[in-house]
Amino acid sequence: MRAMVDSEAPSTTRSRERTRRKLLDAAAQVFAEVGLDAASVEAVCDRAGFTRGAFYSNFESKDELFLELSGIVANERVEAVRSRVGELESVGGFDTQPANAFAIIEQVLDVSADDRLSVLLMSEIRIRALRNPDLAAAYLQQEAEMQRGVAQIVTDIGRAKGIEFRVSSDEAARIMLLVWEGAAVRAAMSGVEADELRRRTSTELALVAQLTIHDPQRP
Amino acid sequence: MRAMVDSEAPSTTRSRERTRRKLLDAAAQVFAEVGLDAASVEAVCDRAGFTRGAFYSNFESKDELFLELSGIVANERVEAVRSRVGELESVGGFDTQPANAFAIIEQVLDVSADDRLSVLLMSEIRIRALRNPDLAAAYLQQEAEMQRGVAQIVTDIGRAKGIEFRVSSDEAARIMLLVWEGAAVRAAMSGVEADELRRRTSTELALVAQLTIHDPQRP
DNA sequence: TGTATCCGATACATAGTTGTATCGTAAAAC
DNA sequence: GTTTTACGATACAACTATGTATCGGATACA
Repeated sequence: MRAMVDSEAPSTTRSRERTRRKLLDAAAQVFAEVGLDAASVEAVCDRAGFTRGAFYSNFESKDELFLELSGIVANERVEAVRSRVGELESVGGFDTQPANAFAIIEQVLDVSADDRLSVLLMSEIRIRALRNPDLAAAYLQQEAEMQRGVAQIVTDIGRAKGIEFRVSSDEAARIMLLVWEGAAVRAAMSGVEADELRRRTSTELALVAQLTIHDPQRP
Repeated sequence: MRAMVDSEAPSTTRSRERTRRKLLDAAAQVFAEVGLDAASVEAVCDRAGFTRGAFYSNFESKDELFLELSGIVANERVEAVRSRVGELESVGGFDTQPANAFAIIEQVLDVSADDRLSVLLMSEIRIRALRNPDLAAAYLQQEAEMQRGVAQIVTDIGRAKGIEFRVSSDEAARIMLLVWEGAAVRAAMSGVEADELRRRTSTELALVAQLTIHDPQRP
C-alpha cells in the first residue's frame, strides 16, 4: 500500500535517500573546489564518508550526478526568488527608504550568490553550460525565470514608491543580474569573507539600481 | 653576436619558437573547447601536429603552459585596449553621433570577447583564477588595467561631446565591463554566430552606456 | 663531405581513475 | 527466528594520462 503512495521508486529506503543527499552535498563542495573534471568520484565519496560502491549504487556516473545537482541548484535559486517575490507581493508595503529601496532586490538576489562556494559552483555550472547545448538551454531558462522575478520586484517597487525608470523592468532586471553575478565573482576572486563579499555585490547593485531610476528632481 | 641581440635564450632556434607558438595556439583551442582539466597533453599535441615529445621539450607541464598562455592573452587584451585608447587620444576628434558615441567603447571592448573561442578561453581563465590566488591577482590586475583604459575613453567622450555622467568614469567603466562580459557569455551560450554574438553584446552595452549618461533635456 | 648539435618522435614505466562484479551485513518481511 | 532483500564495501580488470629516457633525423657548421 505504501508503495502506491510514493510517486517514483517505492522500494527506496529513507536511508538511501540520505545517502544520495550526502553524496550530492559532498559533490557540490568538491565540484566547487576543484571543478567537475578534476573531481574524482572517489574524492566525492571520501567527502561524503562513503566508498565508491555507494556512489555507483546511487548514480550512473559523475556526469549524471552533476546533471541532477545542477537541476537542484537551479530549482532552489528560482524557488527562493519566487518565494521572496510572493512574500513581498502579499505584504504589499515597502517600508524601506526610497534611497535604498533596492535593498529588497539585494535580498532577493542574495539567495543566488551569498558565499564563495555558491559562486564557484555556479561558475562551474555556467562553464559547463557554455560547452553543452542542453545544459545551456536549462541554464538560460532558469536565468530567465529569475529575471522575471526580479523584474516583478522592480515593477512593484516602482509602483509603490512612484519611481520612474529609464529602462523597462526587464532590462533593468537583466542588467542587475549580470552586474550582480560579475561583482560576486570578482569579490570571490579577491578572497574576501562571506559578509564582505555580500557587501561588495550589494554596493555594485545599488549603483546600478540608482542608474535605472529616473529622478526628475535630482538627476 | 646575434646571441647578444636576443634578449632571453640565444640558443632557441626560430623553428623552436614556431613550435612553441603552435603548441600555445593549439592549447588555447583545446582548453577553450573542453577545459584545462579535460584537455590531455596529447590532445593539445595532436591539434598542433606534434607528439608529446615536442611538448615536454618546450614546457614543464600543462599547468606551466596554461600560465604562459594566460599571460599572453592578458597582455594582448590590455595592449589592444591601450593601443585603441592611444589612437583615439591622438586623433582627438570623435566624429560619431552623440547617440552612439559609445560605439567607440564597443570597438575597444571588441578586442576582448569577439568570438566564441575567446569567451570560452576567458571563462576558463576566470574560473581558474577563482581557485588560485596567484592567478586571481593577475586576473584582477589585468582587468583593472582594462578598466582604466575604458574609463579614459569615457572621460574623453564626455569631454568631447559635452556629456555629463551620472557616475564616475571608473564606475561607468566597471559596470560596462561586467555587463559586456556577462552578455558575451550568454550570447555564446545561445550558440549564436560571431557577428550575432557581437550584435547582442553591443546592444547590451549601448543600454548601459545610455544609463550612465545624464541628459538634462530628455532624461 | 663529415661531424656535432638540437629538437621532436618513440618507447616505457608508473600512477590514477573508472566501472563492474562480488561479497558481507543490516534491516525488512513473513 | 528465519529468510530474503537491499545497500554499501571490497576487489579487480581495463583504460588513460603523465613524465622520462632514449632514439633518429635534420640542420648548422667546419
